[in-house]
Amino acid sequence: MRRKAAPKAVPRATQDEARTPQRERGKQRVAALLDAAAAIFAEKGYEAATMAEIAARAGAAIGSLYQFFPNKELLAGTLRAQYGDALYDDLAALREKAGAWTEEQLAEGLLSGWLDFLERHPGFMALVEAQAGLDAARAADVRARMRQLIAGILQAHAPHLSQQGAASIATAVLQTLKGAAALRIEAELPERTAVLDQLRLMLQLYLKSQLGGKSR
Amino acid sequence: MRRKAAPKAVPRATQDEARTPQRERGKQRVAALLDAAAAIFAEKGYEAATMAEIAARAGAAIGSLYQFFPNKELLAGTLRAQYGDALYDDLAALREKAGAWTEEQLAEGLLSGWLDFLERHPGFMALVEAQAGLDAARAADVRARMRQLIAGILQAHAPHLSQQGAASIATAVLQTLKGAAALRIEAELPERTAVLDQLRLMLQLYLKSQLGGKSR
DNA sequence: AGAAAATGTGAGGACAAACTCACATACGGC
DNA sequence: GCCGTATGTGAGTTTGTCCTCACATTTTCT
Repeated sequence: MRRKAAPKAVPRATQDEARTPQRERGKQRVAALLDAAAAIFAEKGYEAATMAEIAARAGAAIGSLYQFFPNKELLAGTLRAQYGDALYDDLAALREKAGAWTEEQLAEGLLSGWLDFLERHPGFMALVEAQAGLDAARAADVRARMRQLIAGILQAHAPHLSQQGAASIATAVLQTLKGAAALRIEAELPERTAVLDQLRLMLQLYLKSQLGGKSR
Repeated sequence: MRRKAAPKAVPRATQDEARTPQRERGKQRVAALLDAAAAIFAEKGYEAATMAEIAARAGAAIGSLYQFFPNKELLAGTLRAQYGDALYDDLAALREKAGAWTEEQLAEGLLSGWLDFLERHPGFMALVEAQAGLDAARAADVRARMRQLIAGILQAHAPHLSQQGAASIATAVLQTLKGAAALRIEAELPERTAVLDQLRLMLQLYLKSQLGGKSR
């Protein structure tokens, strides 16, 4: 299935797939590149981030970046995949505990878990909010998957919920989380903690009203 | 104060100011250009919108666009100024009524007023969320002004609120409104109305808890 | 040591988007 | 009708960004 290698075979990323590094140095480079990409995406957004700046921030030449990631979209795609896995793990863990929690604890768990996730994965919001090009579709995918995960958590907490109901509530919860994420960027308000307290309260009241009221 | 005009004076937009049309035809053209710009900004976001596409949508040549708007940022700036005025009017009207309203009515008024505003001003969200370049600063300005207007409404409704408190609550309310705005784009969920109901409920519960409890 | 494979490099090609300009047309006042 | 001003036009310039490529360097294996 593989053509004979040309006399001087040159390893290169294929057009539609990121090349996986073979040696240790390569792995470190890829990690550095992904970190740099996440940082720049977070600072400027997907569109305004440039491949040259990402390479520079990682201390690599532009050619090295393209050695592993054949194009900008696949670089973003790799990050998105990583983020997706990490997010799934975090939310699956929440789901386990959700059944035994009160609504207050659920609100607190969702919010603090979310903020912690964003701390560890800076580029996430930028990649989820891409508005143009093929990336818009991928971003919509991620959002839809997130909705489903949250709906799952809600149903773990309140099994009597219908699919429809869980989906609607999940979307509302998601918008609140997105609001909390926006606070991280919109100026370093000295009041950020105060506003976060407000959002937490809002979530608590809402979840209590929509999921709670049950005894036990 | 004005230099003598060159033999063949050519009217042209200055580098840092939009040119105001003199004739009727010019006014219509400018209106068409702004409408087109708002539509394209709304569809693709500020960065991905191109001047050529905006001109084409307005049925004008690219040169005509630059006749009135010397650069992309000033085109966006003109829209932002229009939107700012309109928003101020809307919110000032709300502020008048807020004193006599219940928290439920206030939540409903804010939400429906906001959605109505977005309907009439499609490009608004795109211009408020600009992340890169000089536009990021302008966008932050608009957001800050919005916070203050909403804080004013809250204080009109609940005069006992401190400046700090009103500001925090206003920010939280604003994030909820932004969530409602995001729903307008993120796919045409058949459940959009259901989710809107959820957001409305969330706002009501929250405002009731933070502003209400008072008799009268 | 020597060869082969993996990784590293940065000038330059290709292309898209912002913006310019020399000239054409429409409109209003005389 | 005639002139001056406002408006209209689109090919071409400039600029910035994605991406390529021919070649250099490092690492692994024998």
